[in-house]
Amino acid sequence: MDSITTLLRNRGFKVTPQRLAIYKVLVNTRSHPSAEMIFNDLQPVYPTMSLATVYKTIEILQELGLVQRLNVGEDSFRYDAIVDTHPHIRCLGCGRVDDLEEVDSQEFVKSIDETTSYKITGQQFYFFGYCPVCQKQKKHQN
Amino acid sequence: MDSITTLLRNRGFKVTPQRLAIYKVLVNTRSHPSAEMIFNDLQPVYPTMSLATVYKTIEILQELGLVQRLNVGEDSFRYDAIVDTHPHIRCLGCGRVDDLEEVDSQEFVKSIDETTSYKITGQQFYFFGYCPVCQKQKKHQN
DNA sequence: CTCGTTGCAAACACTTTGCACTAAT
DNA sequence: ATTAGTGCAAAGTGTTTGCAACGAG
Repeated sequence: MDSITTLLRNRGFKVTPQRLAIYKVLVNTRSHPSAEMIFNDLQPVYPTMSLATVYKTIEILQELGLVQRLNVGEDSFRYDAIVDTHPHIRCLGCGRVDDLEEVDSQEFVKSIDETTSYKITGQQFYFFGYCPVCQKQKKHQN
Repeated sequence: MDSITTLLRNRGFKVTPQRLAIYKVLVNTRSHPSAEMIFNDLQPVYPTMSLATVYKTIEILQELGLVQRLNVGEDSFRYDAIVDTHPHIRCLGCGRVDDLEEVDSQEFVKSIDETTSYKITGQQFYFFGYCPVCQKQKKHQN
């Protein structure tokens, strides 16, 4: 199996508790945390861990193809352990970022691929709106 | 007509040569420049203009709905005077950013809108790949 | 003349880097 | 024992802000 442990070792990276912990946070959440959110999550368990370690680890995880980086229009990046390309949506009320996995974007990608002179290698789809909770709280302007 | 001059005045903003020049740069290009690119463009004509003015002006232009801000996965934002939402593609070889206007994304947006519990207010589609020039120059890894 | 704007520099926020100490192999 | 990684602080980027001098209305 290709566990994170094996993947790290195969590439000459050492397996440290910090790296495992950071990856675990990403695997166990759907909240698409930023580096700082991961850092805060781990504060209770790894009080001495630094933000720099989070950034350095995330970079390795991206290299290994275990994590993808999202740019949801905020000042900071967010990270997702689901590396398959799928659309994301950010709530303009509370800032939460959700997956939009149900939808098939293949046809859309295909139509782009057929009309552009570019050779397409990847894509990111970002939606913006208001989540159910914020809709009720009228945090949105109708 | 709703020229930039009128729009500025209507909202109590003053019409300055800097503001007109910055907007003109955006209207006359398809390169989706960053703030710094705009700044560099204007250096010969407005040698004393500061980057801060570019940023402040762009913010106003966004408020007026004359410009949209793009987040193409770089460290800096890019700006587009075509405010209608359309997909963009960035060349991973040379960094150029192009429009993908030919394609209709309505159906894709509609299918998302029908499956999500969010109230969607906007979206951004970003593609990545290699432009014709970089494909020839083999700047891409096959 | 008045009040918003410019341009400079300083402040900011997020991310990256340098380096001595520590820990994985 | 070796060599890479951690954690701290400092440096880097792009962007924003404060403020005195300036210019549009």
